[in-house]
Amino acid sequence: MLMTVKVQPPKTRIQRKNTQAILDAALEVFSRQGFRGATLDQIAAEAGLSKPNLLYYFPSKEAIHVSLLTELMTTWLDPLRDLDPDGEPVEELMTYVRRKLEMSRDFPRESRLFANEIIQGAPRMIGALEGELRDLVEEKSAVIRGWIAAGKIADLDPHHLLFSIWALTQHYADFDVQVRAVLGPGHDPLAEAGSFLDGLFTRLLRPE
Amino acid sequence: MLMTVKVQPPKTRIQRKNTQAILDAALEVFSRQGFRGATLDQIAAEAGLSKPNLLYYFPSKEAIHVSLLTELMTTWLDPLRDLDPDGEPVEELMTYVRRKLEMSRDFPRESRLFANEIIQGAPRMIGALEGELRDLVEEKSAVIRGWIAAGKIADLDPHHLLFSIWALTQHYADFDVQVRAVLGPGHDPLAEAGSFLDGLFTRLLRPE
DNA sequence: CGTGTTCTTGACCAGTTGGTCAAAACAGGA
DNA sequence: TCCTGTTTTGACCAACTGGTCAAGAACACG
Repeated sequence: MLMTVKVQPPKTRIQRKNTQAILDAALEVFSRQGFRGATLDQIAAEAGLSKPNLLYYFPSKEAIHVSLLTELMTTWLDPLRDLDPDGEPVEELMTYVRRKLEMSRDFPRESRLFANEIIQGAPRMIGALEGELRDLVEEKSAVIRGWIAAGKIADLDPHHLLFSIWALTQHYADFDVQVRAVLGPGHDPLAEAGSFLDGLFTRLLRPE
Repeated sequence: MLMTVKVQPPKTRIQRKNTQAILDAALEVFSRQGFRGATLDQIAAEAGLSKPNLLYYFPSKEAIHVSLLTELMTTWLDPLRDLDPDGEPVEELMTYVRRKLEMSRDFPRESRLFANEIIQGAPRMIGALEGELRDLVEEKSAVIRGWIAAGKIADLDPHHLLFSIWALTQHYADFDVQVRAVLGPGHDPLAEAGSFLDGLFTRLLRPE
């Protein structure tokens, strides 16, 4: 008896389109309202589907959320993964900063989804934080320590240097409303942040 | 006819105690769950009161939230208000950074409450952001620009310098879970942040 | 076309939510 | 002690919530 083995779920064209619409809508809603604050009705409306139809594609509200978070966790760390131990130290770190800021500009909803989850105590992510994330940070911290020892960059605690990069770049996505309220109209916050952070980190990383 | 004029609501001992318990419980719950995610039952339980009793002291869930936010807005900006135009520039800014970090250490719930509100689009705060906050920032930006012109500190855009201070200090309250997960046990994140940020801003502000 | 499969939905359900209300419990001064 | 104003609560409500289900609609493909 011959069968096509379904390694990945089959994914007809309709399935792909609808799961994508759902995830996109859910990202929009979860990133603003957090998990508890979001409702299936909002997500369904945003996706242009009926609520029972959502639950045809995903078994539960939580499944949608988890799906978003795991997808996010994978791509979110890419820029850090790409930090090249063999590259030119300052250039590598500046590239990392720039890419993180670009992500704040291009994927603010993802950034807010992440922020929401962390602020709420990371109930569904604490494992990934203490596992994947921690391991990656440990690995890259060692690289940075090497650069410091070699006198290539200033002497800065690698952990807190990374926290600084995260804080400074993600701030422009997560606190976008505040930033715009303070700057007033006629500003391009992300562009200004680009040159500001460029200068900041250039100065900061330069060994004395 | 003589009457004691009730400028402030009367506030018997019981009233003071209970409103305080409610606000404290609400801060705990709202700061973790956001407005929509929080429930009156959770707040009531946390405060040790019955739900109808909550609504004896506050007319609605929203009233509690607004009460917290306005109280917060007042005290949250104090450190910036205290930035003294006549003080020693670097010292003034370093003091500001230290005080902001102390607030992250001592009032993390307030910080998260604020973060939650902003991430959700600041529906109940946008006015204060575009008013009070914007005005204060404008005032202090002028002071900072003066310091730069006088060659007392490095040439940094005042707006984005303030954003940086906010981002770097509040990160340790809002992303506390992540910071601890990455650092692992045996660390005192806020203490480390203290000396790290001290070094960072010392180096950053020094005019070249 | 016909037919088996995939997709969609209206009706429904039990639990939760913010909020009301009248009546009871409690203070504290005269 | 009684009496009046304050505080507390159990019972209740309508709207909303996540989720189910059976039946119908749309699809793919021989």
